[in-house]
Amino acid sequence: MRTDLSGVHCSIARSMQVLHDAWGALILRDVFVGLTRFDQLQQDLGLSRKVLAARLDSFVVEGILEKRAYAEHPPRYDYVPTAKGAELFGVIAALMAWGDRWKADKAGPPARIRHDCGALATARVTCDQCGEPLLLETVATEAGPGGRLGPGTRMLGKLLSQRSKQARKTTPM
Amino acid sequence: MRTDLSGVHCSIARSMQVLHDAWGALILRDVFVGLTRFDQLQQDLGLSRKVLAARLDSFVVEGILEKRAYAEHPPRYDYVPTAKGAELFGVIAALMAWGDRWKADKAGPPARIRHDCGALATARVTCDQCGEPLLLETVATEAGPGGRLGPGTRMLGKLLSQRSKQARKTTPM
DNA sequence: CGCCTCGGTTGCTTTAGGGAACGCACGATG
DNA sequence: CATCGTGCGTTCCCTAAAGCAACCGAGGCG
Repeated sequence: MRTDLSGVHCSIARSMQVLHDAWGALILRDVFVGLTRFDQLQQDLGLSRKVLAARLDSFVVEGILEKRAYAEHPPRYDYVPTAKGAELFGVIAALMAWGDRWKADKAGPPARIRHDCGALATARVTCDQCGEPLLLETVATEAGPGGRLGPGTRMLGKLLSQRSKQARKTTPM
Repeated sequence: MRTDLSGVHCSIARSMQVLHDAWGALILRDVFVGLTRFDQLQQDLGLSRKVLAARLDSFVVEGILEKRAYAEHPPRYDYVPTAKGAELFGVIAALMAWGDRWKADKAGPPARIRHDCGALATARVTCDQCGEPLLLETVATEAGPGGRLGPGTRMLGKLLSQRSKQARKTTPM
């Protein structure tokens, strides 16, 4: 059985649990771009209808997507992102930026993001306080208020609480 | 057989292929924080040794992590991030930010990021050109130079090239 | 020598994904 | 009216991958 990570006390685990796998990310990408119907998605992605149905259901249950009826008799739905789902766009954009940078074809990226500022945008993950890029070399991880131990964070909790007592100049790594 | 997405012409698919699943993200998180040995990781995450070995191997092959010997006879390694791997920190941070916002416990987030600017940082995905947040409502997706069709982007390509001919004011959605 | 630790590997069982066919409610077509 | 086509799933069978636990080999320690 696949380990259930939903109870794990880690936001990363929980986010990934929602996204589920590569298909989940690709479905969201398509929905963000405007492919919102079952068959459109199935044909575009080429994944099995079974998995598509399962992912869409789980997205609806999670509150990431919403079914919007565009016909009754028979009931037919568009799947559109909720506010919660729309905020996953940042994650998708970050994935896309990394892939463009490190896994691109010679031909260049297959798609581009045009920002309202007029420029072709590349996603950059920044610190919300100072606006500077959030790089591994410029951060230190500390234990947070909800930092109890448990599967998924067994020794990490100890390590982090030790570390936050030390001088914080030395970045982890 | 699991569909091989490595040939899919989409940076998101390729990035997710590298991350693989929730375990992949959690392993990277631990490595970024300083848990770099096999048994440390296995005990912290509680995942099966088999899967851990497989993920670490794939990360090394992908050039995300590097084995650094800390003992010979018997050979023992730390797994440390390469430059390519370190840049995935942005993706992890974005996942963490979303999880903190939408899936947090009442207790608060289990861990926090201290940025070099001194503040506790929340990751924000921004446009690298203007610095403003990159939100779904403020972007439009266009076909890129390498945008040929194929599994994973069958009708998306058509949709995007149509759309870039239209007025770009209407966001997708 | 016996025992512990680290870093895996192997075998067995369970589960989830792929592929393809089926179902079903409707509308359009011949 | 019979049949076709479309939209949206659901079901069946098969294989690949995850979980669990045991095992293994090189070395250190008492």
